[in-house]
Amino acid sequence: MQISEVAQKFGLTPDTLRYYEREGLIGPIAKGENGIRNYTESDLQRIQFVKCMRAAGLEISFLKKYIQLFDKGDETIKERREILVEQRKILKKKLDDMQEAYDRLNMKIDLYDKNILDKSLM
Amino acid sequence: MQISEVAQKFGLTPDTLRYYEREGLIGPIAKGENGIRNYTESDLQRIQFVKCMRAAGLEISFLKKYIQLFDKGDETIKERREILVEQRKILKKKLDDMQEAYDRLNMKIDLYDKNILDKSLM
DNA sequence: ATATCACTTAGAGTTAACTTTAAGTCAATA
DNA sequence: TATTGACTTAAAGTTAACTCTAAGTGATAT
Repeated sequence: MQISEVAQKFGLTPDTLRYYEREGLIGPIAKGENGIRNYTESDLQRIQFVKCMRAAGLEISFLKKYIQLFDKGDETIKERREILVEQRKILKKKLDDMQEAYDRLNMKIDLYDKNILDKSLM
Repeated sequence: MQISEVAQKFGLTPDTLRYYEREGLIGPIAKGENGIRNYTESDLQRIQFVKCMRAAGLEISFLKKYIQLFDKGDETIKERREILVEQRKILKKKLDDMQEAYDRLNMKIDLYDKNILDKSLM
């Protein structure tokens, strides 16, 4: 599969896919005679993983590290688990923060709907 | 209350508080004879609102707009409600994305714990 | 054959949200 | 009285994550 089709599929741009590859998050993607990238099924799986984690705000630097460890093999399992746990903790905190803001927005909109607006409070 | 105490209270830096004020998210904060900011209770309430929304990733530009409308008075109620609803939608999408990544991390860590690791999958 | 189109590269530019710097004021302490 | 520490300003610098530019290649449509 060529880059623009992959980009389309995941809602990314070709630039972003090349950028992820440069950063070592995916690939290196095999290229044909013409020098054009040809994404395999396993490339797509990694992109899907990266996309999911990036959408949740996990940093490129973490993903890079994790993927490097992954590619190193079984002796990195313990370290991989540790950084996953660390990221999960960070993510949990963010989820809680966002849930709080979400609840607050909901309450606020509710007050707007019921026309009970406290002029002093945001 | 002085800037560093406020910063402390909210886990922000004085720099960030001055930055928020410059951007019109809070204040302008009243200053004493010496030119030093003195935060009132109502300033603190706004900071708390801004902090909550920023922690959830809402953009400065949105907060600025909302606060401007708020300060304009009742004729902006409808518009305010609309942008709150818009932000809620954006936030919901992010929450869902993050929940997905969180679940995935959990599953992954679980597999690490049970020593069932598929070498082909991240 | 010429134009269009998707791809390639290296490297420069952009954006949001801070964060730091430099230069200065003022009150309290050694 | 000199220094320390908290504050002030305007403006420049930083960081992450893209995003764009310029220059080029190669296959296909007119």
